[in-house]
Amino acid sequence: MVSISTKGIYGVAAMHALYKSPNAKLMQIKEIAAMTQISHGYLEQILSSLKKSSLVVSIRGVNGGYKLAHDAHEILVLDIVEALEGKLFVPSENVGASVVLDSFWADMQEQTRKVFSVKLCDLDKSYQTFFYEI
Amino acid sequence: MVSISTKGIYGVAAMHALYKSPNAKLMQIKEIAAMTQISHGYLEQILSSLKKSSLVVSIRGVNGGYKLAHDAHEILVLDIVEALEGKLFVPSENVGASVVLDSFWADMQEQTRKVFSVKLCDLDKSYQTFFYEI
DNA sequence: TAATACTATAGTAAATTACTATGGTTACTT
DNA sequence: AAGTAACCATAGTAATTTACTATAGTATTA
Repeated sequence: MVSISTKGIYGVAAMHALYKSPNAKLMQIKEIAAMTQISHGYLEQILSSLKKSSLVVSIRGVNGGYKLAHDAHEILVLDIVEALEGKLFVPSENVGASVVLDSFWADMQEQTRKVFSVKLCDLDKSYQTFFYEI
Repeated sequence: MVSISTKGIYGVAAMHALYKSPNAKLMQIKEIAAMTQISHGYLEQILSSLKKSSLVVSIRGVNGGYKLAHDAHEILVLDIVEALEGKLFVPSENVGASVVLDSFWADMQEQTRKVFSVKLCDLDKSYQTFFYEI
């Protein structure tokens, strides 16, 4: 089954929570955890990966927490997912020996990555669309 | 890591071989296996699944083999992949509780499935494009 | 300096993947 | 009518991945 793992979904949920934080206020892990229903420990790991990829910044100590490292219009869902799961949709090497199929899969990969190139600030829009179109 | 499994890639390769068979001649498993480098036993399983999904038809006995069940312009890569791996990119249920994110992922799924809705007869075109555009 | 935050690493049960192996059953050809 | 070569079905398995939990820190600040 082709699917994105929960880790990527969690990551997007966490980033979305940070994006929605009023006045871009720092959010503590336990706040994000409560909001997203992700366990504290697992969320720690996820945020750590996101930090390594420079998607969030953290501040230590009492009243510390996390916030987005960049503006939400500079962050793509693709960045978040790839920070947590590696490059999206890598076609396996050495499968078959057809140049035609190789280009085909490379093309699919590129297009799939385009689909995931949604800006964090536009993430709510599919809900809006969904809402108004019916 | 998000990726399509080799099973789906093999399935597309096998279907492509059948599509390319001169005069839509029946192809035996061992011919397809030789062409695609897939092991005989595994290919049997894959073709069996494709048959169950009515993507190929088989003829038994000496000089038997497989051929496409429909015209190549009626078969989508999505059909092949989903026959072998289940529905593409199912967003996990119960992850988070946000209606906004639910619609977002549903939207992503729909768009990803669109990317994979390439007709078998158009599969070579990405190679052409690739070739001419450079 | 105590408390609360972040950091790092190890471990693990369950599920999935990518097959191989085995033993059929069917049907065409001679 | 019989042998051969094809298809069909199911079971098993090693390796990998997933989705966490657990543990033991280190850093910062009220």
